[in-house]
Amino acid sequence: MSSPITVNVAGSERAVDQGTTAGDLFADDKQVVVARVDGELRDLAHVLADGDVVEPVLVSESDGLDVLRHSCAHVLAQAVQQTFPEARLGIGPPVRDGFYYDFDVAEPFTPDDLKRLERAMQKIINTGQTYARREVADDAAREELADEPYKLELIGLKGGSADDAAEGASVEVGGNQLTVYDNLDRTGEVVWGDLCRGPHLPSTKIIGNAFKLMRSAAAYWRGSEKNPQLQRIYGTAWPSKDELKAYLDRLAEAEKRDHRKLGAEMDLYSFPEEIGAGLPVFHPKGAILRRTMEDYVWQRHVDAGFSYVTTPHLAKEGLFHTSGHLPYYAEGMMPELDDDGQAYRIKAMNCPMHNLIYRSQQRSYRDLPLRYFEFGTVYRNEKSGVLQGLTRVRMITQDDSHSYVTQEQAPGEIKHLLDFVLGLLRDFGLDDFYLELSTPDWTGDKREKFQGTDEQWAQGIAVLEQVATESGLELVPDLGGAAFYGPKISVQARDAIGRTWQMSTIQYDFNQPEGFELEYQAADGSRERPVMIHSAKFGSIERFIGVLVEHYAGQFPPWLAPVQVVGVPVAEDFYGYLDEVAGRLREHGIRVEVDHGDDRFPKKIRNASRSKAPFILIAGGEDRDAGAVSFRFRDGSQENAVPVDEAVQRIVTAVRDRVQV
RNA sequence: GCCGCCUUAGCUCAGUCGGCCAGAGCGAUUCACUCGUAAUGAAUAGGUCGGGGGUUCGAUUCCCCCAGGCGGCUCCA
Repeated sequence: MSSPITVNVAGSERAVDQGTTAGDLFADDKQVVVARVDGELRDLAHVLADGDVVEPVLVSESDGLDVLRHSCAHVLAQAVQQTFPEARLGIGPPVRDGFYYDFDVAEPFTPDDLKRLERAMQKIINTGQTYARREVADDAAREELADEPYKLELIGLKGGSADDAAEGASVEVGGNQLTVYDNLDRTGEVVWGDLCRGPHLPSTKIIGNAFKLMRSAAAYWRGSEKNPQLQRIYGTAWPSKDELKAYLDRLAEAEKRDHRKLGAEMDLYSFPEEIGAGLPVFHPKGAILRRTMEDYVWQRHVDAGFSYVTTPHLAKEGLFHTSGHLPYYAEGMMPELDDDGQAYRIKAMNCPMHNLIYRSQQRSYRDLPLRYFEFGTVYRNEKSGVLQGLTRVRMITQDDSHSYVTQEQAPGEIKHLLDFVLGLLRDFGLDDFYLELSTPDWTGDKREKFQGTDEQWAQGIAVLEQVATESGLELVPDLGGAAFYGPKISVQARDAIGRTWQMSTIQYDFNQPEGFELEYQAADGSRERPVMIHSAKFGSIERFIGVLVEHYAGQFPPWLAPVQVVGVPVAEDFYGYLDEVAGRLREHGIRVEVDHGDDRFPKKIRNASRSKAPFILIAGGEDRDAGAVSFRFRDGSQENAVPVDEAVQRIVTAVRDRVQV
């Protein structure tokens, strides 16, 4: 008889027999898939020691979902090696909403392969394999994994920070003790094993049928393009079939909102192949949307103390040497244009031009803060594989501003900018934000990318961090994301279906003022160097339009809608009457179209509804006799016999107040 | 830039295991219908099957190159 030990379970002391496992404590709750023992995630088979603090981890919580997905990745790997015995294993971590596993195989996986693998996985899951943890010495592991070159490489890297080895590698070889997880069938026989840190589900049964393989794609081993490409299979797994279905529904909803699709349907913009990849044209309806946005943003900038400027699209190459952009980012810029031996570049950024405006006259401390902004269209030579709709293009129109301030003014200016951009984003219907603080990564050979002294960087980061913290918004670090000339804050906005988009950036720059020898005369007569603060509010107008299309699913609030009112006469007799109403609206600047086509009335209603216009105005005999119109709204509801004066007023007010309807 | 998949009418997509005039729906045009809240009917037009090269008696179909798109990786001042 063993003597009892005492463990702390979810806050209360309990005496249990020696040899008790974490799973024994929570045996009656099927939702518990692993345990947290003294803060570390452990298998339910983990044997407890005297004094352990044990908490249950549910499959529905973040850690539990990760374990579920990671265990599912193991099932995938087992299925792959079963189906393709030559496949060598990479890594297989959980990721947002799912997992992946990388394999070295001779032939890339086909969609049919994925179906076969899914069936093989289901078989494995149904047999209810268990995951058995086994500690192995390094040498023993090397022997056991002699046929797994990638695993061997990871073993060699263990001990240091495994996340340096590859993102996700820590699930394989975190910590100092190597472990292998053996999959056992019902009889206890080992059917498969994988080097893995764990922990895992007690049984594959828990995965059930709530998983799905999503796609396969190539991925560089350990994330470096210098390494060979492995074939990555992405999958998803959920605690229940219902949750899997809900996830797939979310993906379908996102696909319905895809701005590439809606943009074509709504005739907003296109990407003619003849112009070139990543170069959009805006059709009349897209252009009016864009112009409405720009007009509003222009006015807000002026109200907030910015001075509007414009600058050319080309400059002699020397300018970008002065700014420091060349040669560091020559690859990201379009190749040089030769004009009789004089090299020109299409600009990839506006700041050098603004610096020249600053430098056009002697500046005084009394002039500061000096704020320039423009809608500056820049061109970037993006690698061909990265372009994507409007969110990643070669033509980027930035609502770009540069504030020139004294060092002392910098915190106040950054706060001013942050308040300004958040207010602007809210006006466009985005109101759920968090911030990212991008700092340089000094490790390896990256130090030289970031120009300036350690003191300058430290100061810039401190100022940004202080303002970001004071904003009260969540602040996420982004190591290595800084520009070469300084650190930045970026505003991440969540859209209507919970996706986040990087929007505004605010960058602290001490380099370019030096490069351009910018100065101002201080009160004591000395010459001082200003700090410049870059800020793009939408990042890129093109991209922001794409984000708004998806956020609103094309159903823009009236002030932004390309067509704000569609008039639908009940019959030809009422064309004239409805045209008069439309005329009244146009006098107020309302964008209105009346359907004069020869479709029948229900068809016109259908077309008007599908156009996503915020207001449909209908007029027939009853309306005309009463001097009224009828509204039909996006949700299909209607309101009849609204006097024309009132109808006009309602529409004008909705547009003016920028409300959604 | 790398890997895989894709490109047929304005749009969405059939189709051809290499062979007679390449199809449908929507959209467009024309005619008839003039209708009270999501599809009236009929007719007509519209395609060098993304571009170039090759194999073949014959290529939209097979092969190669290029462009563009999609999904990832890498990158993102």
